[in-house]
Amino acid sequence: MKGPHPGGRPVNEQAGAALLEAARALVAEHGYDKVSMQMIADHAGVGRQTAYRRWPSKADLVLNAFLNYSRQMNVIEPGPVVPMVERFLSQIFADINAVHGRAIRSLIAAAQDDAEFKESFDKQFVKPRDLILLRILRHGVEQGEIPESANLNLVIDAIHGAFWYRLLLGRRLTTRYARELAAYAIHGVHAAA
Amino acid sequence: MKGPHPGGRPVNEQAGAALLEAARALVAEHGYDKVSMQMIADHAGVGRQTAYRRWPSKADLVLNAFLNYSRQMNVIEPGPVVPMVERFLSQIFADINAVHGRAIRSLIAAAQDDAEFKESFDKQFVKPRDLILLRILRHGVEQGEIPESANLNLVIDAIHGAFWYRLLLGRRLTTRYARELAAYAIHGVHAAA
Amino acid sequence: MKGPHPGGRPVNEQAGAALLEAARALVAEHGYDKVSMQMIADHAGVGRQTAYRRWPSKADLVLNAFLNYSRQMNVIEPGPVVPMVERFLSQIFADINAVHGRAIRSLIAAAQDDAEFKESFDKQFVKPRDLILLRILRHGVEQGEIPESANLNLVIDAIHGAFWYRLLLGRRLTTRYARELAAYAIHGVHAAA
Amino acid sequence: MKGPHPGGRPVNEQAGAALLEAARALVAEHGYDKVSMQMIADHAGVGRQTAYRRWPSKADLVLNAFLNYSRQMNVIEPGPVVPMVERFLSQIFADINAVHGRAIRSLIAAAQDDAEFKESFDKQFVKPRDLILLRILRHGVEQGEIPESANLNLVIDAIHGAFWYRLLLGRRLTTRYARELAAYAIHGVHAAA
DNA sequence: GAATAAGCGAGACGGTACGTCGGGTCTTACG
DNA sequence: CGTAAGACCCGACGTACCGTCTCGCTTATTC
Repeated sequence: MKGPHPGGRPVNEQAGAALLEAARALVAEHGYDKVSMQMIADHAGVGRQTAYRRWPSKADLVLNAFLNYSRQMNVIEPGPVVPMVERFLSQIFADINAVHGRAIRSLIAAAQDDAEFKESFDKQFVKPRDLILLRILRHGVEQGEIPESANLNLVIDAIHGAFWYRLLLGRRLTTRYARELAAYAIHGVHAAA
Repeated sequence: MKGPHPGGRPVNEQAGAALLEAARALVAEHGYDKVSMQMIADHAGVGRQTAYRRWPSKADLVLNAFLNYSRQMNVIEPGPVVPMVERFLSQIFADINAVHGRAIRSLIAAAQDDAEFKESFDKQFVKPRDLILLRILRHGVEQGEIPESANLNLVIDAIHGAFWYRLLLGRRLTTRYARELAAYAIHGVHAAA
Repeated sequence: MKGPHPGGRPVNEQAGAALLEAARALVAEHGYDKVSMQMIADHAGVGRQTAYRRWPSKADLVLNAFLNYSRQMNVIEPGPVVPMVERFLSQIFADINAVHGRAIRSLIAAAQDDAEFKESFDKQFVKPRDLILLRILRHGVEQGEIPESANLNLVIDAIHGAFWYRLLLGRRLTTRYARELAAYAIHGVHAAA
Repeated sequence: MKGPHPGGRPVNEQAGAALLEAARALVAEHGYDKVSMQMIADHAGVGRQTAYRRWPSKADLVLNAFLNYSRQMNVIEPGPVVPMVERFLSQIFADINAVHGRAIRSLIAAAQDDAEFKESFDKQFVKPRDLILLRILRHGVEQGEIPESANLNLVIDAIHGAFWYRLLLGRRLTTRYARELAAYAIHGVHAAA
């Protein structure tokens, strides 16, 4: 991107990676506010300032720790829209159940008392996922499965909202729930339960 | 119920009440972690130790401030189910927009790092509202507007989830959104946007 | 002194005595500011308020604890003045070495940051002992051992001052020191060492 | 002596110095336990934690404030011994009356509940002054004003003791008292009052 | 023998200081 | 000029003690 630095010591790329990994692991294990910057830096074998040089605050560091980690979402294969949504949700649920549930909840929490971080979080975490869902739904419109007149934002809110609701309340997120939610969101209450 | 205290100056109930009210008001205005125990105690006209005598930590005080604060919702007049849901949501949105938005968000946040509080919050705040919605939906089933086979929990998750999603992301919760969400949740994507 | 109370429960004399004894024992063992009123009251099996009903502050209680304890000083038998002073000092030193050294030091210390208490201490502890010494010295004047022109206050300051000086610095207060100091104070540097 | 620190921002020596000076000045003015760490830190223009980084507690800070503060006394001109003692005392009294009376009293007090501090105080404050007095007295012995057989430690105790006694009791320390005490200590009760 | 009055144990109360901790900034020596 | 180390300012945390207050109970005197 940026031309190489004119002089001086080059940035240690590994330090940033180590910080992200340390942040991810620690927050996943202990929760956001039981983890301090000192802990993260120590765990990464790095100075604390090195973290602040890369991210403006603890919240941003931790957010990016999870963005980087889960950035590579598998592309959803085109097809009928309900299975696409279902596969999208299943991927997320699998990730949540395996490792990131605790951390994502902590991040949502952290965003509630930090406007600046909320903006980052919205932009880097929420919006991209909304967008993936939007693309899937538009595909459904093109396929004629969803009427042109439908308010897709409502559908997105319902899907992601139901997901967050259960996540934040500590309720289970199963493959079956992914299937049922997808069917309901697209086909309404008439979909088989 | 419980026998009176064995001796000593009796607890000043007003002090506890003043602390709860102060905590509620301050957290509602500024958010959980912008509020300190000192602020709460000062605002309640009470010593800081008096707060710690009643609750072991700031988190416990603030949580109780909202648990004991159960806003009795107006009964929803029976009728067609979509307007009932719409009225239910409008009531909530009005409250959120007027005063409690900030506080509810802070509480949801606080619950993410405190299992005990999460349980109380779920039981005293979330579940009762789920139940109101469930009654409305069951009314719809009885009226024949919603098929018997429908998975009502999904509908509840979608409605409350969409609400939380927008609340937590700081998006607007308008009367219009209440109408659209109600229509979509019951009649699906075919409902006029 | 005062006529008996017109009505109401009489003061429990034992409670006061128990408080004094508890204060004395605890301060002698742990030092003034490691001991709290709660500790003293508990140790005396008495309510804290019962202590404050009798003495206006912790410092006053502790002071009286030692006054009462050491009030009964043996009368010094008349005779040549130097042995009288020596016996006076020996009595004090014996008491100091046996139990009260720590406490007296703590009281002198406490008086330095509490003007009101300093006054009590001066009046109830220092002045009476100055007075005993003064009587001894006057006896010496009457016997012709001390010239009429002598400034007895200087002698008192020197004797009690030397005692305090060594006490506060943790230096030993021996029978021999009592003898030497008495001789020096009355007969000056020519007294045999 | 000690190798420089291995890395990191160096300690700001001025902050430590400012803390010591602030502690000295405030304790001198208000007395030990009327002064809080917050007051000292504010007065020094420094964070409270910076004080705790250097000394483990308030007591240690205050004590060091005075230990490092060694008022170099003017040399006493040789001559007859009584005027020398008188001048020595006058110097001390002037200093006490001008500024340090309160602080010295607080320090003597503080030493009574802190063995470690007492030792430092003895070594750095008490002993040096005893030594000055000892030199004066030895000069008197050489001049034949004081007999060889005299126990000079007794004289020192009497002089410094009388001084402390009056200081701790809040009694006046005048030039006249210095003269009288010097005369009495050297020439005994026969000295003109 | 009630009514009155005060002492008493218990413990809540307002206040103030303590010593600790974490966030985010800064300043050094080294690479 | 990036980095590790770590000092720095700020401000909240939860604890301890002081001296005061307020309750129910007990123990006397007075009517």
